[in-house]
Amino acid sequence: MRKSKHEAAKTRERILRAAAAEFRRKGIVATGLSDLMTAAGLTHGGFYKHFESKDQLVAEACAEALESPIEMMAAAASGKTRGGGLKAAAATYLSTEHRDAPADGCPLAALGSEIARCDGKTRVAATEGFLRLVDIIAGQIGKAPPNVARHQALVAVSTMIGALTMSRIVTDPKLSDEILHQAQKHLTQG
Amino acid sequence: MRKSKHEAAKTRERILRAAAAEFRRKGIVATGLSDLMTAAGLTHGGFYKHFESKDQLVAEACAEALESPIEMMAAAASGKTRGGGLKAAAATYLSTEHRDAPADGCPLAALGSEIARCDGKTRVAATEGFLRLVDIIAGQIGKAPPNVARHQALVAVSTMIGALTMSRIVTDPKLSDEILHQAQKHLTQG
DNA sequence: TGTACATCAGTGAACGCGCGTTCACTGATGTAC
DNA sequence: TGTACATCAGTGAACGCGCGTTCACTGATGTAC
Repeated sequence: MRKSKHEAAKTRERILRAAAAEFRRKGIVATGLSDLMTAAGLTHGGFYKHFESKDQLVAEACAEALESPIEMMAAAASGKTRGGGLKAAAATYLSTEHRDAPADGCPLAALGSEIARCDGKTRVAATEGFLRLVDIIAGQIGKAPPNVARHQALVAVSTMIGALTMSRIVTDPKLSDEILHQAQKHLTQG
Repeated sequence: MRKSKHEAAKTRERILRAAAAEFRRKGIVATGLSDLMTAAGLTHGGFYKHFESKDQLVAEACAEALESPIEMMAAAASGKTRGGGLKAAAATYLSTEHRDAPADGCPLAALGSEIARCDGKTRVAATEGFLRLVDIIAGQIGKAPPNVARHQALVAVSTMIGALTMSRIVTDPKLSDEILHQAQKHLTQG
């Protein structure tokens, strides 16, 4: 049954991707390793050939998942004038599409309160991803010295995460849209 | 073993309070009913004499927990001039004390991403609490027509929730303080 | 290059454990006469 | 007001289930000669 190194590496990647999606969809604690391995096309016993523990998988899946908003924001901002870049990034992050597809979106919004209770490795990964998002936004704030731009970006990213989270909690669809729209407007004009 | 109606009502209240604290401390999914009942000084079998299911308890505990930030913000804002009220409310919500005591703080920050996956009752409770927070903040924004103030408050509360959540995720204590401080500064001047 | 052997990816059963929920039971409380 | 009985808060054992983790095993892959 042994697989080639290349096959094994692809398997590991498949588990990681399944985890990154399932955690964001159902939550970290609520997602079992068995379901994850089935989603990756394997039986659950093989998990420990690739990862030391669930905690280690969580940390790596968190890092993997953070690539999604980073790519999303970087792509939206690229090739825009500075003000336009911030506007485009906010519009993408705060879109109804992002809200309605948590499994492919930002883990800080989909898993924020759970990540706060995770072990150090996961929180380090989340911190690094957050700082990369902050850097992308800071780079789009032209009219300010770099450390002021960084401070503004710290708040802007926090606003996006809070607004997206609340837009998913709220039961009134009109209110949900309103939260996203007003946050976007605020970030664009601020 | 039967207890008087008054005793039974006090027991129910004890379970609810234990749940509101433990959920915020450990997360909803990660908190078992057994631990909760023990924390309330009972054996786990009696739970269903007071609540229909864990889901129902979650909804009621969420509503109960929301009283904490509502009271916190209302108290901070009361008796202040309008600008001062917003400043005081933001300073309290975004304090290191609030960050370091999630079990007594805002459930939207402590449980946000989990609440987004809860059933309708819980999300309705969260929505109502959120709107009460928005109203308190909107009442502190003087220099704008009511619906503009409400829009600004929607964003302000989202910013507070996002910033508090991120301040708990981040592993660098300096960065954590910085997030709280910059968000507070932003809300105060904005 | 071909052969012998060690490695190890993946399987599937099993570990102990805690989960949410149910249930028969106890005995004090509340009610009806 | 006093007595007889129904109610029901709380107990503690048990339900089936899924959890994270371990393990003996299989057999193709990788390695050493």
